[in-house]
Amino acid sequence: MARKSGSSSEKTGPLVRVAALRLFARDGYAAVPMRQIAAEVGVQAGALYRYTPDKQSLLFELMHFHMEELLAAWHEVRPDGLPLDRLDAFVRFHIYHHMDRAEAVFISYMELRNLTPENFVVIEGMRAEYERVLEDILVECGADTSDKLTTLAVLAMLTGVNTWYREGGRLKRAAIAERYVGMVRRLVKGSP
Amino acid sequence: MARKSGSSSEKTGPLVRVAALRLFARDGYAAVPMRQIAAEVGVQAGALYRYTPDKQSLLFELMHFHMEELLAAWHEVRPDGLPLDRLDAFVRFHIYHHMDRAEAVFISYMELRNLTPENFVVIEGMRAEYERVLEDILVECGADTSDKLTTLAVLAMLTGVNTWYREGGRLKRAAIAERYVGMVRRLVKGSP
DNA sequence: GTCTATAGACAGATAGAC
DNA sequence: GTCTATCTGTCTATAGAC
Repeated sequence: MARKSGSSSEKTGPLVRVAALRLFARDGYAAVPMRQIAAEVGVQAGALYRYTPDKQSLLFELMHFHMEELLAAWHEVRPDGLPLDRLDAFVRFHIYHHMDRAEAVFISYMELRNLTPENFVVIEGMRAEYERVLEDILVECGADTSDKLTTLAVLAMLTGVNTWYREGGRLKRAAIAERYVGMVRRLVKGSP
Repeated sequence: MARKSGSSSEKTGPLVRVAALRLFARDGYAAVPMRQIAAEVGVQAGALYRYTPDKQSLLFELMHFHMEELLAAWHEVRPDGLPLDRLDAFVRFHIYHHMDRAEAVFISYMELRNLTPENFVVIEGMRAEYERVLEDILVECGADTSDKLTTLAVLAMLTGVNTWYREGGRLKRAAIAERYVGMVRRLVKGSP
């Protein structure tokens, strides 16, 4: 604890990212001025550039962190057992993980086109890696994986939860997850 | 045909909408300057304001036209027959209709937050009307419609096609549609 | 009906004081 | 580490010539 305690440098950085996450999700990257992020944090616009080289880097950092966290969280959970049980586990994992990160999820697929080409390929690669997690499970379940169609259909269905789910709604998290488990099971079964 | 033939006023208006549709879909509403739309059409920026009062109206008009066309097209097709056959027909209708209008579909759910509040409620109402089309069919199919969850899951799955489908791809349109018909049938059956 | 020119607001990013 | 001040560029929208 040799650090000076009066400094707020270790607080402002994270606050900038939290504010940017919230505002980018609500209004869209292109529509949010740096000045607005600064106001949310409680500093002037110039101060932001101590914590990010530019606006683009701020967006990329948010998306990159989200994808890394997603892949790491799955790696942690990675279930054993029968293929169909692992499919159930994936559905629950995906839904819970995304429910807890509505803003980051929203940004990560709405703001893809606002990434520079170099940043885009990085995020797109991580997205493909996550898709393959599900695809591998579907293969072992004996689903039709002659193409990526089943994988993409299931992922679109699951991620769609984010467009309407709000905390404190009528349906409990677990009830929603179990309904999706059932739908995905039926969708996959007998498909080949 | 008493009109003067030298006038291009009947051409430029549609060209503006076509250009805006293309550019909004590719780069996002907030990221596209009016000057760029003008350049695409082949006129100067000031000339655009003969065809739209402002940029917001241009976005609203595109989305409103898309939703009206969607509802009108379904009204035209509205199939008879057994509930499950009508479900199949809805799946085919949705997929074909959306494949033919990738840009308008993309805009209509990506740019919702760039509408003014008054314009938003209009589009949101039309979207709800379309959702009810599917919900009514699902009710008659005996699916679990105690909540909107099945409806939203199916719609998310179907609309997700637009994120990866490109004309001239490996899979033919009909092959894709029939695969989705199968998935939706299985997903729905035995769910209550 | 389209042009040029511009008003007026606001953007991202930087410099230098404290 | 944050401030104020500002550079430089771009934006939407309008005015008036042709």
